Amino acid sequence: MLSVEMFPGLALGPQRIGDCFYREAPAHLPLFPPTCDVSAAGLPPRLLAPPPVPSEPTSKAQKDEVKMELENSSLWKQFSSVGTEMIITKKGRRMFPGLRLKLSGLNPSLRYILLLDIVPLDNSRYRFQGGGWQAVGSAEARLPDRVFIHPDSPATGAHWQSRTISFHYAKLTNNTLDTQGHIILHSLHRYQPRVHVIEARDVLRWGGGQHSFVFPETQFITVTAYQNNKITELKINSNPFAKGFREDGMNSKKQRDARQKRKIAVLTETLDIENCDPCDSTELLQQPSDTNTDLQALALASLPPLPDPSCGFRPEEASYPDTQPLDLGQAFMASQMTDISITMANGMQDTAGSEVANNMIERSDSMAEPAFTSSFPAPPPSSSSFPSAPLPQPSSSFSSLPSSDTSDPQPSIPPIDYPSLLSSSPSLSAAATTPSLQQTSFTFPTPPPSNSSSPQPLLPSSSSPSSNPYHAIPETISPQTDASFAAPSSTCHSGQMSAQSLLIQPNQTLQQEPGGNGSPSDQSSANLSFPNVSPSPALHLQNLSHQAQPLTAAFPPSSFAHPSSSLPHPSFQPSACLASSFQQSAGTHPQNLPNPSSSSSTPSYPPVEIGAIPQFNPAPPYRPEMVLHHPSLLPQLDSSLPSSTPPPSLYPAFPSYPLRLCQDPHSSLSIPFRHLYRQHQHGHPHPQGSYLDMSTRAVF
DNA sequence: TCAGCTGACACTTTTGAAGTGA
DNA sequence: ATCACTTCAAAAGTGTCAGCTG
Repeated sequence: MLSVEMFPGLALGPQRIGDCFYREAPAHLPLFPPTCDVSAAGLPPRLLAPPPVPSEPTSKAQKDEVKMELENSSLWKQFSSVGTEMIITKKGRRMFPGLRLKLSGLNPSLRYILLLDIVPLDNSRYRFQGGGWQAVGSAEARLPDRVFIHPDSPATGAHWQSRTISFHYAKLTNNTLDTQGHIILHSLHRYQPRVHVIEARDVLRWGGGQHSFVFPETQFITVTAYQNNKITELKINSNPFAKGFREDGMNSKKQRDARQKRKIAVLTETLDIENCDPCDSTELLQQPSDTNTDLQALALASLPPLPDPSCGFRPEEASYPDTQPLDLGQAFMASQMTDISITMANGMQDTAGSEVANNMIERSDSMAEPAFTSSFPAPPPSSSSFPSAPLPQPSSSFSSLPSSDTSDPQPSIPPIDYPSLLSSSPSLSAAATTPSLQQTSFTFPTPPPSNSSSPQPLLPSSSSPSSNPYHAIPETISPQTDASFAAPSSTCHSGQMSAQSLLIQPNQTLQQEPGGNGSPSDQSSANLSFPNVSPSPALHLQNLSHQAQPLTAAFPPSSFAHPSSSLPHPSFQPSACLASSFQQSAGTHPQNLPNPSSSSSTPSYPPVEIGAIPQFNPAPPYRPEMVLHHPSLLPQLDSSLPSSTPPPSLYPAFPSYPLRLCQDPHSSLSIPFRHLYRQHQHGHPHPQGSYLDMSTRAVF
């Protein structure tokens, strides 16, 4: 099956390094230098050179230009300076801040898929102690990795570059049995989000380019409840949904206290009424004072409805403190008055619009936190923050993920060393310590209403080579397939239609094992699940399945097992086993064969694509086999790294976590894509996109 | 005993359907 | 009939808190 492995920055292959060092970046926008430089220094010369891609010169050039910028970098830095915490819940919680990115350097006419994955930064578990985060033990075994596919994917470079790319729909969960396709993480562990840009010829094939980006300031520690008050304040003041918790909000501490008092007051009043409801009657008040109180008391005890002889509330009899009722009432009134005053004041000051921004500014000012200043890299003196992550240069614009390099020169702050993801150099060395086999599942949410124009149609239209041939097709192709993917093991045999059919890489080259750490356990197989895209009338599942079938035949059963050779990250090497089949298929359907060498260089798509979808064109379906031969793919990232010569790192290396799209040779491609449509078929629409767990089960 | 997790809560924002008018 | 705009209710996203669990 198609496999894609993503390794931490450290594990980046030559091309990554090339991206890091050779892609020109504006002088004012330094790339993430520290780490890159450091790593570079320690890397063998050959790694520093741009990846030789003779067959795809243009592709390389293009690759070098690809740049990603973290648009809300300043916000991230504010959090990072304090020690970013991300709430994870059973049902899934969005990240805040979210990843807002700007992409440039893409070929406007080529299609790309954007992926988000989150990898552990180290093998430690943390605890918030003494105002800071301390490593208190070893990390829990890694859970199956999942990758969030941006809802707009695949879309043209023009699409991605014309707007801010947001991954705010991605959710984090600590539910290891999550069936929603959310990214599963362990609480109290440190993670680093990564964004991958993958060129895709169409939904069925990988393109030739791939780029990974890491923004150190986006590192975070997962929690089920905020530990650091500063983080809480920042979140409340930055997140619109938490506006109610601001001082001027209706859910502020003050208001909550007021409500609490109100409740108590109401309860008290209720009790009061219950105890002396009839007290309204003046007659009761006029009752003879000499009434036998003992009898009354007895009567009250036995008959609650009976009016209290005293016809009044007796504090001493109430369940509340003696003076509570009165005090509560006064306090309530006082709080209300105060609230009203505050509200009025705020209302006068409040101006529509920039509310959040203003709040942020206010917060920053009020907090007077050094960390909030522009000197982001400098960790706040405050002990409350967890080890500051290696901070990038002020600029958040990065080229492709630098490989190992990532060690951040900046000194980590006690109490714990804050290993930078980037720093983990081919730390793959650490990979050996990876707890368990990793599986990465791609979740392809149904595209939520995009703030921007709808994603480019996946399939090119045959009408014009330059223009998108597929625009006639509904916004998203919904290859609704139901193929279920068996969780790929190290051998990469997932039963379902794999991502392979979705993302095929022509001429994928076999991945090389990264330097020495590769233990089979490190391997992670990624399952690519495609969301159910809105059912596209034009799309025929049958076709898809048909297209996939050839692939099945092409895959020898176990040949795809990730070589667990000495290499740390056995990689999937389809070419060897599939070459023959590929050639055959190519001969059969020449038009469908992508030209690897020209893939990235030419803006146009292979003329055949539309034909791949019968509905649109009777032309022969695309032949997935080709993908396997595609040279450049995520998996290659680490392959070239020398196993024996990891770059020096200022931080402890952590295991590399490969992301792998794996097509199981055993998978029955006859049922490809079937699960992709399962959602609609089963009527489980997901508000923000449907998720499909490629590993073993269809989500939704 | 306590750290960590869970679910309910109240609030806010977002989303989409329904209604209205040009 | 179509389109643009407004209104409204439901859904979803927040942090907080009390209670539960191991």
